Amino acid sequence: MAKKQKVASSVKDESLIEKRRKQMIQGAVKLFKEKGFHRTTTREIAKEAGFSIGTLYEYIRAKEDVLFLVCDGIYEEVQKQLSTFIVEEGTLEELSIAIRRYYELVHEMSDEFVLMYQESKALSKDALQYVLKKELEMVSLFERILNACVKSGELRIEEKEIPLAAHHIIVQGQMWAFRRWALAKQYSSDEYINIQVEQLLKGITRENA
Amino acid sequence: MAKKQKVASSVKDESLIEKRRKQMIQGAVKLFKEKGFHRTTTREIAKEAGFSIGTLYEYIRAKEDVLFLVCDGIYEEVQKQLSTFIVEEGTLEELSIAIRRYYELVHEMSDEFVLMYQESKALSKDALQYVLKKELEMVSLFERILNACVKSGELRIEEKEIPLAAHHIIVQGQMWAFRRWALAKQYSSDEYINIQVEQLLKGITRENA
Amino acid sequence: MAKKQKVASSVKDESLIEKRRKQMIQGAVKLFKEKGFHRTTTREIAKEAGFSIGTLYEYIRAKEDVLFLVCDGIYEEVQKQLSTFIVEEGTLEELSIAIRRYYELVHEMSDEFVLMYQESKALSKDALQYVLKKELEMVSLFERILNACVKSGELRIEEKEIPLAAHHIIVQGQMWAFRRWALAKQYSSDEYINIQVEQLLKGITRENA
Amino acid sequence: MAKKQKVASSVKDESLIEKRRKQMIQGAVKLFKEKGFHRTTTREIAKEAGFSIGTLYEYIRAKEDVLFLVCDGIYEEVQKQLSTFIVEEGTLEELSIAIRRYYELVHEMSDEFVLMYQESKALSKDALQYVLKKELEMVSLFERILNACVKSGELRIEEKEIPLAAHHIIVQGQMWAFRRWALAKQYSSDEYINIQVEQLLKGITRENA
DNA sequence: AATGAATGAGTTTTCATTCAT
DNA sequence: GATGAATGAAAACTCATTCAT
Repeated sequence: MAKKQKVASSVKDESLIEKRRKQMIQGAVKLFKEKGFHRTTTREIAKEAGFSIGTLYEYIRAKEDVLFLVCDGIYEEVQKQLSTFIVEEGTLEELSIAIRRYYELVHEMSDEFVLMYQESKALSKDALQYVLKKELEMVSLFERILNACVKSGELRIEEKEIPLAAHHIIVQGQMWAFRRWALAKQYSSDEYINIQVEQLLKGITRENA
Repeated sequence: MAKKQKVASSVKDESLIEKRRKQMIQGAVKLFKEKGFHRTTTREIAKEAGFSIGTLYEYIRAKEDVLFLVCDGIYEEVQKQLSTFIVEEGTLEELSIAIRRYYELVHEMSDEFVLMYQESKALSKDALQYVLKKELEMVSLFERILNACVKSGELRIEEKEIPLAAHHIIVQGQMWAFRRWALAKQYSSDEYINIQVEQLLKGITRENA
Repeated sequence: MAKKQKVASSVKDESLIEKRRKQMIQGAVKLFKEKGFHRTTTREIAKEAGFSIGTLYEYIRAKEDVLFLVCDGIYEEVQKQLSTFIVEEGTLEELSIAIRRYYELVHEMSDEFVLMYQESKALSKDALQYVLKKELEMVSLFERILNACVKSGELRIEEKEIPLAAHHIIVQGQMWAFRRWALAKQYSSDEYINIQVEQLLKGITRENA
Repeated sequence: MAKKQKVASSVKDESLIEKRRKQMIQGAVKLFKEKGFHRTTTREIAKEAGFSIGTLYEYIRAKEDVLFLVCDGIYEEVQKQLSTFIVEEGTLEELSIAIRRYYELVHEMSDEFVLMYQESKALSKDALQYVLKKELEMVSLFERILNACVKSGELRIEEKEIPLAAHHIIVQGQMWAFRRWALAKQYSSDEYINIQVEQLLKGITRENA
C-alpha cells in the first residue's frame, strides 16, 4: 500500500523518504516555533534535522514544502489520535470523549496549532487549499458525531445549526492554544478542558428542554 | 495634549508624523493583507504610502515598526468605535449592543484582524507585549460590562467565570474573521452575528434560572 | 530625446543608467572573453565594473540582461561606425569601402563577435529574437548597397542573389574572427582584408561580363 | 586494433565503454541542442542515456568529458562520411562531390555543428586544442584535393591561395548551419547547396582564364 | 524634510562529484 | 559494474538600511 507523496522528492526509496521527512519535520517544528517560518533558514532546518543542505533538497523542492509537510503532519497526527475514539454511534458519551480528546490534543500540540495558523499564509495557493480542506475535515468529523446524536435521539438541534456547533467545538478548543498566555493565569489545562467540555455540552443539549 | 509616540522618528513636527504614519499604515495594511509582512518590502510600503524609501525611514526606525503601528492602529480603531456605546451601566441591553458592535467591527476589519494574528510573531518582544496588553484590554472591557451586569442583578454568573465568558465573547467574534472562508458558505455576516449574539446571551443568562 | 531602455532598471536617473551600464558592459566583455558567460559570476561583473553586487542589480533584473546589453552594445557600435560611410549612392567604391570597414570592425572587435555568437544561446527567446533582428539589419545594410549598385548600373546581378551575396559579405568578414587562430598563421589582418575584399568584388562583378 | 581512449574510464571492458559512450553521446547531443551544455545537468545526461549518475561517472571523469566526446564524435562522423568519396585523384568532379557531400553533412548535422561551435569554449585547453586540430584536418582535406587538382592541371590557382580557398569552402558550408534561421526563408537546403557549390567552383576556376 | 542610489550580508537553490552498498 | 543517496561549495538574487545631496 504505497503512500502517495504530496511533495516531490528526487529520492526513490519511499521508506527513506519517510524517515528523512520525519527528521525534517521534527527539526522544522522546533525552529518554526522559536523564530517562525520566515526567520528560519533552510540551512538551519537541514542542520537541525541532522543532514546537509544538499540532502534537504533531495527530499523537498522548495522551502515552502517543509511548511506544508509540517501542516500535513499535524493534521495526520490529530486524525490518527481522534480516529481511535470515534465510531459515530451517536451517544453524548462519544461526543464528550471526542471533544475532550480534541482539546487534549490542542493542549499537547499547542505550539504546532499556533504555528500552523500563523504561517499557513506562506503556503502556495494549492497547498493552502489542501490545508483548509483538512481543517474542514476536522469540522466534518464533529458534524458527523452531532448528526449521529441527532439520529439516535440523544440530541435535538436543528440541522442548520450543526455546522456552526461543530465550528464552535473546534474554535473553543483552539482558543486554549491561542490564548494560553492569558488563560493559563487563571486555569490549568485540565480545568479549562473540564469547564469547556461541560459548558459546550450544556449549550448544545440545552435546546433539548 | 501631545501624543506620546511609541515609535521613534527623526522628524520633529508631530502633526506631520501623524499624517505620514496614517499614509504608511494605510498602504502597509493593504500590502500586508495581500502578501503578508515578510513578503512585503519597505520599498513597496513607501511607494504605496506615496513617498520615498528615504522618507519612510524618517518616520520609523525599522521595518518592524510599521507592523507595530499597524497593530496599534487596529486596536485604536476598535477601542474608539466601541467606547461610544459603553457606559458600564450594567444592562443586558448594553452587553448585547457591545457584543454586536464588536462582531460588526470584526466583520468590517476581518483582514486586519487576521493580519494581526498572523504577523504579530514578527514583532519584537516588547512590541508583542504591548499588543497583548491591548488584547487584554479588550477582554477587560467585556469583563467590566459583565461585572456591571452582575452588580446590577441582570446577570447571575460566578465571578470566576467572568474572564472566560469575556474570552468567549471575543473569540466567537474573531471566529468570523478566521473562518469566514468556511462559514460564509452557510451564513451571511448578519445572520452569523444574530445567531452568535443570541446564543451567547442565552448561554450566559442560562445560569440565571 | 529620451532613449528607450530595453532593460528595466530601478534607478531613475537615465544618464546615470547609461554611465553605469557602460561600466558594466566594459567589465562584462572583458570577463566573458576570458571565461565565457556561464563561468563568469555576477559578483565578478560587479567588481570589475567597480561597484557592489547590490548596485549591479539596480541596473539590471537578471544576469542575462548583462549579456543582452553586451550584444546590443556591439551592434550599436558597428552600426554607428558603418553609418558614417554609407549613403547608398550606388557606386562600387562605396560598396568596397563598406565591406572594408566592416571587415576592419570585425578585426577590431574580434572577441566581441565570437563572444556574441557563442553565448547568444543563453539569451531568452525574446532577447535572442532582438539580436537576430539586429543581425538581419546588418545583412539588409549590405543588401541596400548592392541594390543601389544594381540600380545605378554599376552591378548586374539578379535580384534573387542579392540576399545571399549580402550574407557572403558578412560571413566572410566574421570568418576572420572565428578562424583567426588558423588564418593568422598565414595572413596578417590587412592582407586578409585586402584579399577578401578584392575576391568578393571580383566574384560579385564577374557576372557583369 | 584496440582504440586508444581519449577519455579515461574506470571500466575495463572496451566494448562496453564504446557502447555506453554511444548512449551517452546520443543523449547528450539531444540535450545540448535543446538547452546548451551549461544548462544540461549530468543527471539529465545519465537519465537520457538510460543509466544512473553513478554509471555515467564510471565512463567519464568530469562533465566536460561528455562535451569532448560529443565534439569528437561529430568529427569522426564527418570524416567517416567524407572519406568514402575522396581519393585525391585531382579532378574537378571529385572536388565538386566532396564539397557537395560536406554541405549535405552540414545540413544533416546542423544542430551538431552549431552546438560544437557554441560550446567548445567550455572545453579545457587541451581538449580545445584537440578539437581545433580536428577542424584543421577538415581544412587540410580540402587543401589536399585542391592541391591534387592543381597538380593534375585541372585548376590553376596560386599555392598561397589554397588554404584560404579551403577555409572558404568550409565556412560557406557551415554558413547554412549558422544562418539557416535567415537563409531558409529564401532557399531550400538543396537550392542553397546547388548555388553555393556552383558559385564556389566558378570562383575557384575563374582564375584559370 | 525629502530623495533615491549604494551597499553587502544573507537567503534559497543547484548540481558536479563521491562512495558505500 | 551499477546504483543513487549524500555532500557542500558556489551561484543568483533580494532587500533593509544608510547617507550624501
